Amino acid sequence: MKTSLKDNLKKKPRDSAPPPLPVADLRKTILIVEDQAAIREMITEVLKSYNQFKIVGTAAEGQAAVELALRLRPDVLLLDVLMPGLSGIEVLRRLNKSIPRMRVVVFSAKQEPQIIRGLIQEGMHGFVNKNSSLSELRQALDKVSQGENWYNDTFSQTVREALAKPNSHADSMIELLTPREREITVLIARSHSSKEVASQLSISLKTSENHRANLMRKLGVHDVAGLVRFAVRHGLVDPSIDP
Amino acid sequence: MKTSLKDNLKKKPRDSAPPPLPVADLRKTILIVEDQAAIREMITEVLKSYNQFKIVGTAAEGQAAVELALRLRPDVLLLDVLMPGLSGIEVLRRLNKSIPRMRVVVFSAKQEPQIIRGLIQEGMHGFVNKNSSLSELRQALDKVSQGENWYNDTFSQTVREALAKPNSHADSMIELLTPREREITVLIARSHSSKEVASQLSISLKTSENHRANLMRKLGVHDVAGLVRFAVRHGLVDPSIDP
DNA sequence: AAGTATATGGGGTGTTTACCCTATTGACAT
DNA sequence: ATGTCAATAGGGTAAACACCCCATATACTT
Repeated sequence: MKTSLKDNLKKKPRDSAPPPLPVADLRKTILIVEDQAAIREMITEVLKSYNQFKIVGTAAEGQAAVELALRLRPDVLLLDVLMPGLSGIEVLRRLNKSIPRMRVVVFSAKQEPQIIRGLIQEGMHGFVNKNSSLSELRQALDKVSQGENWYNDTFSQTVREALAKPNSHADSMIELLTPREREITVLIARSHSSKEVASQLSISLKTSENHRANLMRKLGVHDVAGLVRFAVRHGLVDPSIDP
Repeated sequence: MKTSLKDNLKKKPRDSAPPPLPVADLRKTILIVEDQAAIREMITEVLKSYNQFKIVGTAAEGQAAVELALRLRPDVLLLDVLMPGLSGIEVLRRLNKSIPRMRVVVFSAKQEPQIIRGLIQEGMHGFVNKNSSLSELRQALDKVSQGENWYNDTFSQTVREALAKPNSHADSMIELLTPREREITVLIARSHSSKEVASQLSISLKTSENHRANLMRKLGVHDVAGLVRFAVRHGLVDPSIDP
């Protein structure tokens, strides 16, 4: 966690006329979460240039994102989905609407229907694909920060498809899991054995095995392969990031 | 120091004081190749703010990149690796030596030794991981455009490793597998046990197990979870279609 | 106060995996 | 003809997994 929250109240002369008085900064605050440093810094630069948000923090990874969000309570959360550690969707689950005022814009390279569905459920207000124009990102941040929702066209299409499907009851399964079980699901899908899970979470091997059995029963899967596919499908793990 | 470019980004009547004379633009020309539109536009914005390069073009995909490079003959090529269609390395292969003056900086999310090796062979002069700081990108562009080479630390490490290894298995790991092994990879990733694979392929359990062990050793994975992630990553199985 | 959900533990059992070893056959190449 | 590789098949072992049973403590709900 860098000290990226320096207040630049100094503000350049903007419109050259009014002398900058020590007036309250009325801009919305924003927390930027993106794992790739270069991309994160570019987002930061670009948003600075927009001069519409006060960037109160950046995070490179899910756990830090949760902590920063709880501490800084930003007006807007700009969130990547695929990250090492906690995924974007897990971040939202942890925050579980504990900051009702906070508006969430997801900025993602992928848009799988099931992930979208989960994101909506966890309180996402806007979605911008990394493949869409930068102006769309700006517009989304704009609208969402003002209380509207914003989804791009292909996304709406995806949403319609996702919501049209008569809840193939595989989609809702993830909600059957407790937070602990989701946590363990992620670890298993990242190749951790029951023993490793136990030691990482400081619980006994038997508890780890019990959680494992319970979550697999809830999800209706009977082996690791099925569990990994489920986890990928729901954005809990990113197969392109090998742990 | 790191925020020295903030004033440049947005609207600019250029330096406000000196009237812009029709003087030759001596800046190096650069062609930006990156598939994700938002990222591409952010790179463009940031490079504009550096005011060090004249951005002569952008491309979202390999084929267009080749054509633009041949037509515009830029001084510098900033190239993404992972793209739909032609990959970055394929772009360099097509261009091979036809623009000897052109300097190449690769900007990539991954740095697999095998890919690195190919890129060096095809005439890359600098490499910046998307995980490294934005200042590194700037520095790399700086150095490389001036005729030097530039690689970040972890990259040099990777390069040493890549070049240390005797040739042969250069291409993506999936090509290490025999057809039979790929077939079995798919079955395992679809939750079939060794026994099921054996009966489905009409081979003995032991042969099935042997294939399994061999392909896992070739791929460098040590459990089913890793294998499934690999299979998903390479499109061998679709996690959204549960078998 | 009683019920439910969650997280934490344990015992036991049969199956499967991961990895070590050897060996035979056919195909294709130098 | 002599290799190397792919595919086949087997022996053995320790660990991990999948699944069944059970108990306790805490917290939240009704």
